[in-house]
Amino acid sequence: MKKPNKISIKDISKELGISITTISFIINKKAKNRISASVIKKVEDYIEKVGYKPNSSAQSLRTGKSKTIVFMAENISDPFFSAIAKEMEEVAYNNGYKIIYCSTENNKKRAIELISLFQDRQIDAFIITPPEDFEYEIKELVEQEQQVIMLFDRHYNDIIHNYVVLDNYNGVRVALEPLIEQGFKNILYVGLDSDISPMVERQEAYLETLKDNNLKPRILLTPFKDIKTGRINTTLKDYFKNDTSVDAILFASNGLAICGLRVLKELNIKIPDEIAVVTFDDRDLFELYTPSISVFAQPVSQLANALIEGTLQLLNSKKDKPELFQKILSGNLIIRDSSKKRKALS
Amino acid sequence: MKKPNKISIKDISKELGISITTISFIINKKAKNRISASVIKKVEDYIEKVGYKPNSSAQSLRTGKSKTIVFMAENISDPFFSAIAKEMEEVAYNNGYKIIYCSTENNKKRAIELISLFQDRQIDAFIITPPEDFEYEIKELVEQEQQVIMLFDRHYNDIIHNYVVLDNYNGVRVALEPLIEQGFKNILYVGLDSDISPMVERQEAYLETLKDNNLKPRILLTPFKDIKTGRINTTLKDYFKNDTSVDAILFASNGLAICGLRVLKELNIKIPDEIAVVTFDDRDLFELYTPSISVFAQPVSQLANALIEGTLQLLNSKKDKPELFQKILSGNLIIRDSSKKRKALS
DNA sequence: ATGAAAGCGCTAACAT
DNA sequence: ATGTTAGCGCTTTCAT
Repeated sequence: MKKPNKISIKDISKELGISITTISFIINKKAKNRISASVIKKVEDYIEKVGYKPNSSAQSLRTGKSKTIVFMAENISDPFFSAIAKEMEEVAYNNGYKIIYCSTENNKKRAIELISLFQDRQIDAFIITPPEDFEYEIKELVEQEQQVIMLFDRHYNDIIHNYVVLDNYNGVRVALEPLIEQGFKNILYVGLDSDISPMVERQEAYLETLKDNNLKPRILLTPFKDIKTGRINTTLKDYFKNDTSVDAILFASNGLAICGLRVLKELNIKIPDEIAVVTFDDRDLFELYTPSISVFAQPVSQLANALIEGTLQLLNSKKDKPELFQKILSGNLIIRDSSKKRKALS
Repeated sequence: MKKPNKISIKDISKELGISITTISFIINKKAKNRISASVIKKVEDYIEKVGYKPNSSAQSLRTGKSKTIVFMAENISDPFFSAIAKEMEEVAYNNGYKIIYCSTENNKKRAIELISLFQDRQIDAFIITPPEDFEYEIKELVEQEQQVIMLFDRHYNDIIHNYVVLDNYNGVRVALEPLIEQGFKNILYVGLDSDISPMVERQEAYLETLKDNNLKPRILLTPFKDIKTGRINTTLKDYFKNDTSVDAILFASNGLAICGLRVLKELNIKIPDEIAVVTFDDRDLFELYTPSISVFAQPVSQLANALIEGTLQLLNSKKDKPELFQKILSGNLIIRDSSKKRKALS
C-alpha cells in the first residue's frame, strides 16, 4: 500500500510559513476577527489546491468527539428500520456525522455486547431500539451521560430519557374504528408476547377500544422468536381451528401479518369475506397483495427526521443545561380491500 | 455531561506500578515470551476489573488504521442490499471491525461526495456498488492504494480489482430455460437502460439465449430514475398496448418487477395465462403474490460472506504481495406459479 | 523481562 | 493578528 498525499497541518504550515495555530483556526472557522483576510484566503486556497482534509482520528483524540452516531435497530434488514436508516443517513452526513448501524435481533445479550463494543470507541450518540427487558441497561446508559441516548420505537415510563415513538394508543383506535363501524364483532388481536412499549400499548388500546364498544376481546400472543422459527404458523393454525367465530384480525406488526397472510392463504380463508385484516406498518407487499391489505402506516419520514434532528440538537446543545427531546408522532390508516365488507367492495 | 471512568493505560500504569509499554504489549497480545506470566495475569485481571477499553481514536492516530469499513450500496433500504448489510455486520464485528453504510442512489455525484467524505476519515476498506459511469473513479481509487477496494454486484473488465458478483449470464439462461421449454415464444426482457455490468450482462445473456433458440428478442429498457418518478408505469403500459403478442416477461430486477406487476394488474392482464413472469431477486412479496412469482434468487448469504471475508482477508494480508479477491457466485431459480403454463398448474 | 521516550495530527490555552 | 507549546492515549523503537 502506498501512502501518498497524507498532508498535515504541519506541512501546510511549513509550505506557507504560517503557524499551525493560525491554520487550525481557519480550518475550524474560528478565524473571524482574529486572522487577517489575506492570510485566510491564502490558507483556504492552498487547502483547496492540495485537497487537504484533517485527520479525524487526531481530531477525535484531541476533542473527545468522534462525530459518530450508532443506530442500534432491532434488525437493520427489516424494511421499517432500513427505511428509517436510509432517511437519517443524509441528514447526518450533511451535518458532518457518520452513522454506524447494527442489529440487536431483539436479543438482550447481543444488545449489551454491542453497546459495550461501541462505548470503547468514541461514540457521540446512541439511537437505540431496545430489546426485551432492557430498562435497567438504558437507565445505566442514560445516567452515565457519556453520550447522547435517544430511544426509538420503544420507551420507558420510569426513566427520564429522550425518545421518538409512535402514538400507538391512537393508532390502534384509528385502525379498529372502521372495522367496528362496519359491524365486525369478533376482532382478534395478534400480537407479540413482549414487554416492549409498542406491544404493551397496542394491546391495551385494543382492550380499551373493544370495551368501549362492548365487544369481547380475543388476543393471540406469540413470542418474538417464534416468527423466525416458523412456530407461529402452527400457533395461528391451531387458533383458527379452535375459534371459527373470528371475523376480523388486527396484526400488531408487519412481520406478524405476513405470517398470518401465509396461514390464511393455506387454510383457504377468504379475505375479507370470511376474515377482514388490518395490520401495522405498511410495505409494498400489502399494497400489491390480493386483496390489498389495510394498514396503519407509521410516518417513516417524520420519525426518521425527528430522530436525527433531535439527536443532532442534543449533540449541539450546551452541556450545562440537560435538555430532553421527546416526540410522539401519529401515523395514518390506509384503508384497502382487506378490511371492507363484501357489500362495500366495488 | 459527566466524563467518568475514562481510564487510560497511564492510569493502569500508575495504579499497578507497571510501565505503559508492558501494559500495551499485554493488551495487544504481544506479551508472549516477553512479559512474565505473573505480570500478565495481574494486568489482565485489573483490566477486567475496571473494564478498561483502549481509546480507538488514539489507536487509529498511532497506527493509521481505523478498523472501519464503508459499505456504499445503491440504496441501503432496498431489501437486497439491507439483507447483505445485515449479514456482513456480525462477521465484521466479530473481527473487530465496524461498518458504516451509505447509499449512492445510483447517483454519480453523490457517490463521489461520499467517497471524498470518507477518505478524509481513516477508512480501511470500501465495499462499493458503483453507480452509473463510475469506472474512472474506481480506477483512481484502486490505483491510490489508500485502502482496500472491493466492488459488489458490479465490476469492470478493464480494471484489475477485487469484486464479488453474481453470475448473471448463467442466471438469465437458467431463468429463461423453463420458459422456452414450455413453449413461450414471445419473451420480453424488461431491463434498466444502464451501463452497470449486471444490466449489460443480463441483456446480453437474454439476447444470446433467444438467438440460440431461434426466438425473436424484445427488449424494453427504462432509465433508473423512471422507477422513482413512476414514469416507468406509462412506459410499460404503452408497450403492452402496442405489443399484444408478448406471452412472457423476464424482469431484470425486483424493482422493475414490482412496477411491472402493478401495471399488469391495472391492465387486468392475467398471470400466467396471458403473460408468464419471471424476475431477478427474491422478496417475500413474490412468494405471497397471487399468483406467486418465479424468481432467480441471488445467493444473499454467500454473497455477503464472500464480501466480508474477502475484505477482511485483504485487510489482513501483508502489504508487499498485492492479492486479488474475485468471486462470481451462482444463484438459483425458484419456479412458482407465475411461469407455469395453465395446463401445468395443479 | 521491563521501561523511557518519541511522536501520530490536532486543538486551544497561553504567550507575544 | 499570529505563534509557541502542551498534551489527548496509544504503539513501538531502542535502551537497560
